[in-house]
Amino acid sequence: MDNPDDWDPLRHPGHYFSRIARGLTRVGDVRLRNLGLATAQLPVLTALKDGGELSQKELAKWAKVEQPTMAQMLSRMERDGLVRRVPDPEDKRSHLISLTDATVEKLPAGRAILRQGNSEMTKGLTDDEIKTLVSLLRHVLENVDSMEP
Amino acid sequence: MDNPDDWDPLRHPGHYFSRIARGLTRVGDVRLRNLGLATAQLPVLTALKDGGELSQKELAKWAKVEQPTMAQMLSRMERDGLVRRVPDPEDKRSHLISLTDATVEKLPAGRAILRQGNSEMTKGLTDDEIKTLVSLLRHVLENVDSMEP
DNA sequence: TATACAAACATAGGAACCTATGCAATGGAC
DNA sequence: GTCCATTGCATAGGTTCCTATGTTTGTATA
Repeated sequence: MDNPDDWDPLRHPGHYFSRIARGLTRVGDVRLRNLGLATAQLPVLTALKDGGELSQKELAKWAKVEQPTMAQMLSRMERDGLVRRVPDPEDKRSHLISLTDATVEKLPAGRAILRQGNSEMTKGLTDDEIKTLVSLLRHVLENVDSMEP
Repeated sequence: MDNPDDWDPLRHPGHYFSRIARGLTRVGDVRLRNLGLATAQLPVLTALKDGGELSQKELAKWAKVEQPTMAQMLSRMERDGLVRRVPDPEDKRSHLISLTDATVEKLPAGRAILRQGNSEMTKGLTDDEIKTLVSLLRHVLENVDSMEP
């Protein structure tokens, strides 16, 4: 009930997740900065990479962030010329978001940076270990998503 | 070189880490809120739980965050009565930070919440799988920490 | 049709992270 | 002892996340 190990961060997977995520974001953001991109924008780029037009709501759902978070990010991306927002002809409350041509041109370079980071992150792990890791991560994510506050 | 899977978030462990970390933070913060604690404060609580007094610099290093991040968090924690800062008699630039009695009294309840979250997070995994996961996470963290921007 | 509910977005406010930079105390070189 | 680089913090500015709440448009119901 009061095991001292409870407070040992090394026994808390949560601590690892937080530190790995922060580290990846920090390194990724620096590497993407020259391109004018950021790691938090990757889900948006992914969703729109083939010329698609999605609403803010759809993008928030895809990226698994709350609506105000996506609203702010799209504002910044629009300010920086990364995306375009045109009124949705079928719903005056909504806008359709798409990538600008300049952004599409940046995608290949972004791809290379991502691939590089991905391989550095799993350096020293066998293909089987990586598969195991992804499978365990998937399981944990499912548990986390089903956790009630 | 331009494999479309490069943009598939399901193939990017980084995406899992980010989503798991965010999910754990969100749920953990809600559950700790009644106690007046937050997940980001856990490393500080851990470091000082036995009555220790550490400097801001030492706490930042322990929590693996930058110095300004720790400065801000300690300000909030002091504002909320969680920690105390007394001048370091041996270095007038520095203060020694310690937990208040009120905070120490909250620790057992915090422990219970942590243990509960930890078990929910790994629900459905065997002890061996959890051990494997932690070992892989440790490996990835090491890689991430050694990544150059 | 009028009213009420729901949906899409905007805005406010705050926490936690970062980099860049400034300031004051310290401590070593001379 | 004086000078100067280093160290410990503080502050500024910005991004990404959250919750809570308001506004406008769309939809369905009485």
